[in-house]
Amino acid sequence: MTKLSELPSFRIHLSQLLQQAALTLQIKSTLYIEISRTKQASHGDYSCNLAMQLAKALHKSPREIAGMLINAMPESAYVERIEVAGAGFINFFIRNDAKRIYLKHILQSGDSYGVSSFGDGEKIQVEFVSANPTGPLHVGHGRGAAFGASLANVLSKAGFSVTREFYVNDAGRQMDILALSAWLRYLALNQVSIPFPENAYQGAYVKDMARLIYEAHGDRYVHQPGLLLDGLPEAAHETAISTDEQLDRMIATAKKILGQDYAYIHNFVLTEQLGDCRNDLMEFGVEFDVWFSEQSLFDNGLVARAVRLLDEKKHLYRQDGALWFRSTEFGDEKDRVVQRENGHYTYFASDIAYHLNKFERGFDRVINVWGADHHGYIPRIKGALQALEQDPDNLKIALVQFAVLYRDGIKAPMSTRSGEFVTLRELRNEVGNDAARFFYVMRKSDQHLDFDLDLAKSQSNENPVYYVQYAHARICSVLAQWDGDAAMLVDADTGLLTSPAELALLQCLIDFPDIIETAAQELSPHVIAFYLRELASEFHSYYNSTHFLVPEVPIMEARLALVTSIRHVLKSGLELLGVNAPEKM
RNA sequence: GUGCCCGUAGCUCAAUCGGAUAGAGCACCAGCCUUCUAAGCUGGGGGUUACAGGUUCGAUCCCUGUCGGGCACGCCA
Repeated sequence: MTKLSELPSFRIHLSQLLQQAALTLQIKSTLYIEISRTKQASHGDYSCNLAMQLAKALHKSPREIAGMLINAMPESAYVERIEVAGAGFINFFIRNDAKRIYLKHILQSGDSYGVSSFGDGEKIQVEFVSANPTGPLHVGHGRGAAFGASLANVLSKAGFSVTREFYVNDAGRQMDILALSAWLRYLALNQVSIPFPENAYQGAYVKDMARLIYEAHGDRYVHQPGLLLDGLPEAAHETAISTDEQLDRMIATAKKILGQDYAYIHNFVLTEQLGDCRNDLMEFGVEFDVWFSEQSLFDNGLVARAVRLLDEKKHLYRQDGALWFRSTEFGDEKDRVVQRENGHYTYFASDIAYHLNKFERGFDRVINVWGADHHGYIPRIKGALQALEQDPDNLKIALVQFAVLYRDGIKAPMSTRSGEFVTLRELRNEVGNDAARFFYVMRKSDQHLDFDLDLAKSQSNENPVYYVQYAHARICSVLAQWDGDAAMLVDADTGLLTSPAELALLQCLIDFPDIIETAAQELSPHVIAFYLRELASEFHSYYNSTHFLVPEVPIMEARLALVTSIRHVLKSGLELLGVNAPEKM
């Protein structure tokens, strides 16, 4: 049995041939020899632009250099012929029987085909979603979830050791607002009427949580809410106090009134929302290895430690009573506060501690999937890492543009606070998990995504995901009707596959590992989605032009070997995107 | 106002980090089911890559400017 490692990677092989040639010709160059796939069959299978890049340094024409390189190249069992074309491209034509070796490999390795050692076991963390647990996930979070999960899968398949992490913002003001909101709704259930602030959480889920508390504990948490009103100005318009400040005062008063019981309410709403979030994501096929608590950073003294470390390295100064980090020295637009005048650490401070902690946990590389609206935050967090003597280049930020939701051709409102948004759950129920996962990663992540709800809902059958799934189901159907032993196909005479369609499909299958590598390198799972459409398209075309279950057994087996290989690749590709590969549709 | 991102077919988006004749889907038009699933296939029209310069063998990609759009600019998280 042949091992996977013996598979000829044509790209690596060709680049080695060129390297040999350059050595023979005594060409000294640090140029990276890039082998790329061609777009046209007349240009062969792979091409290289090395000759053109060398032209200037060598004072020769690109075509001349290309000819020299070709002559100096060692013989190869895989290469049928090499041509100079155009301005000086070196085009490689791979022998068909060399390509056919792949079929046997794919059939032997099955769904694990495409696994590579590209990542070399490097420890890499992907942190994504990390939504405030203050309400249901909405369609914007859905994109980050689909992107992050697919990216993590791709990296894993490409040979990285991946940890999926969710950062739980359980320590901030937003959580306090949620706790207050739930308590106020709870008081209302106890016939204690206090005006509900506009900037508190309005969603129905808050009332649901209040009811749960009420049903379990009756009036136990009512206490003396009158104080809540006493602590407030009778009418906001009489003072210059902002509604935000008003809310903060209500929170402070609530904490005072409730005492120990505040922790119960706070913890209850956090647990509820986090549990809901986890369920939602699990149903979406998105799972995490680590749920990292922001509060734990405070509890373990890591925030204070991070600030102290910055201070020891003389990157902090005090001004207007607050403690500032000199982020301007690291390329930021302005310095940033890490500890406020009132002694509280800022979110930035805990974020510094968090990111330092990531690297101290031993990750070689860290990828943060952020909403694009956070782009201004990048310089300061990288600056802080640099100040703490970590290499900021080991932190990659993958910015995901928000999905803009359209309903009836109009931009739909998306405010969590007001409760007017389309939840991820709603979307999943409407269009299905598969369509949602695929749709989310069909586009490059840093492009805006126009999510037309009406289109997604009403025309869900025309969603591109079905096209790929259909190809898989068709193959399964054919194999079921054949009713033979799939293991036998490894020995099929693949030399009988000679049509242009068959050779094109073969090449498409050979590309799969390269596609995964590209997707991993560029943090772009969308190339998987595009690849799968391409492969499905080639297959559907082949299916319509060629009958598989023919009387001539050797031909039938050869075609079934090809088709079964396609099935493996479709399945593992869809798996990367978290999409099912149904056997029937 | 300052900074970052974006502008590609009627619409939604690609284009292997500077490569060869810029590609798909949707929509539109014309065909294909007595045969392994028509959620499919075949063919067709569609473009001065916002605009104007520049860099070089070669530009959708890099530089400058203009126009248009998005986002960010707190001792919020």
